[in-house]
Amino acid sequence: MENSIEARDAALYEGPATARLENFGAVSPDDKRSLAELAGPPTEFKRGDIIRSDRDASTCLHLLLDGWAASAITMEDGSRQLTSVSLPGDILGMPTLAVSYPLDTIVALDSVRACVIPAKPFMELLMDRPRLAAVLFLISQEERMFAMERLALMGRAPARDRLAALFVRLRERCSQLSNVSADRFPMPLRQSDIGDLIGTSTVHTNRILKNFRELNLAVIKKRELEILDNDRLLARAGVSAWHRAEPSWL
Amino acid sequence: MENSIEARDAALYEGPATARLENFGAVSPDDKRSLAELAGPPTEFKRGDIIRSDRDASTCLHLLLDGWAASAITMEDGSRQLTSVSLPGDILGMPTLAVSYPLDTIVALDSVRACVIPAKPFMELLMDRPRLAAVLFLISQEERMFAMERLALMGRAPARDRLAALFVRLRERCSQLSNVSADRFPMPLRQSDIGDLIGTSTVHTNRILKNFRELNLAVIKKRELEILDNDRLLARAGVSAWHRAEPSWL
DNA sequence: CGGTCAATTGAATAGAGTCAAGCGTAGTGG
DNA sequence: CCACTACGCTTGACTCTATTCAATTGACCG
Repeated sequence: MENSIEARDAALYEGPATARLENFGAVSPDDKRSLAELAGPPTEFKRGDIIRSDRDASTCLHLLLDGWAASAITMEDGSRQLTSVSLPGDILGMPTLAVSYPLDTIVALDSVRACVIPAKPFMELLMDRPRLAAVLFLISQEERMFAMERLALMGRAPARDRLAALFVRLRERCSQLSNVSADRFPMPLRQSDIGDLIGTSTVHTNRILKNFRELNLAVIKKRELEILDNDRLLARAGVSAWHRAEPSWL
Repeated sequence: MENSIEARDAALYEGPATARLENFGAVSPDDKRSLAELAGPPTEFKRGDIIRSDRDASTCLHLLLDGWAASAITMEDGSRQLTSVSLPGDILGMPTLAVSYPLDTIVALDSVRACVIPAKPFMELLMDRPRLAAVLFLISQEERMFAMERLALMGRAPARDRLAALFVRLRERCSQLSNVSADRFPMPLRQSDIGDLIGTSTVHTNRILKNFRELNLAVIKKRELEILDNDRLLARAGVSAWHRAEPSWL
């Protein structure tokens, strides 16, 4: 037990779990520690494992320590839509706090390490620690803004533009958390996952990827995504580079 | 000036502006008053007016007192996607707090009354009043969950299912704020607006509406939407009735 | 060396978009 | 009271993006 608590704390203080919280401004070590004390021991998940099912009645959050996860909504016909991708440092399941039963299932897209954060103490912590609450509020708003952008693309842009936008945004997020080159990073998503994200069939995803390869825009090879021409991808997607607010009020 | 402040306060204490805040639990009159004191004088907007443009550099929020508004993202080709609809009591523009420039324009879908809430004092208020912060946090999560549902429908469901879902959700929201019959309520949206919401052309929206009329599912007439068969709409959309959390921690 | 999962390609089909024209109705002004 | 206008609704015909179904190839693993 001691062991896992130490491991957990180490992850929260040194690992990428911290970085995400600091996106909108410094967070006191005290705030980070109290969040760490809420978290349960790390659990391992394999690709495809369900981290939290949409049939789980009791609400709980997860802190993603390692690997990629996604929130998936399953339709009646069995197809699924991934509504967001989460990278290490993200807190999973916050939207579910607002509803009595989850609409989405949280799945591991990769080998994942995550720990549980129980909902009640989490909310109590927010009310205890205004600055941490403000930071998490802003992080939630950012994810909502991101969902709005995807919604707009889904409704108005053809599939290849949506894929271009996905690549651009993944590039931005990945470059924030690893010190590897921004233009080449691990890509655990299969073509079917990408299809579930951008709302197309696997077959069509494949054709777009082929097209991107031919146009020297981007290539996926050996579970790595290489961005060959970010500017042209931005132009194709019709989006701008993401600029986070630098709030004066924090 | 006295006059408008009184009008503003009245709206915040009696009107539907209060109701939305109380969705997840009681909010102290004190909390409501301090939010009221932040708000500027009410301003009138006509249908089509821009409440906050995506070119406005300075971030500010709005409190919607009357009428319907929407957040719209405009694409390069001039088409637009409405990412959310807001009803009286909603706070507009929160996601924009997280980015340095807005991605969306907030437009009036109807005759609208709204007042400005400056961003900095708003965030400071959140850090001052934990309970108000928690409530607004949950409201944001709910809107994000709602966006996720729409995203899933947009990616995986045909246009008629998306329209069915829109009608069902609008019905739920409208019945919360007026005491008129749940199955018949004002509908300021034009067919082009509905198309912008569900991501189809006006022409196709028209055909779906005709289909709904023939199947006795729902009818729009004289700026009113009448829901004829909510259960079949739910089934068609493949969604369940919305159940808000009843948090034990508030 | 089969077994499983992922990527790839072709052919037929359907959902939705675009273009273009016609219709209804409310409001305005003579 | 009628004519004119503006806006929104309705419908048809054609096109195209993306889907579905099906089959094949390739890669990795025990």
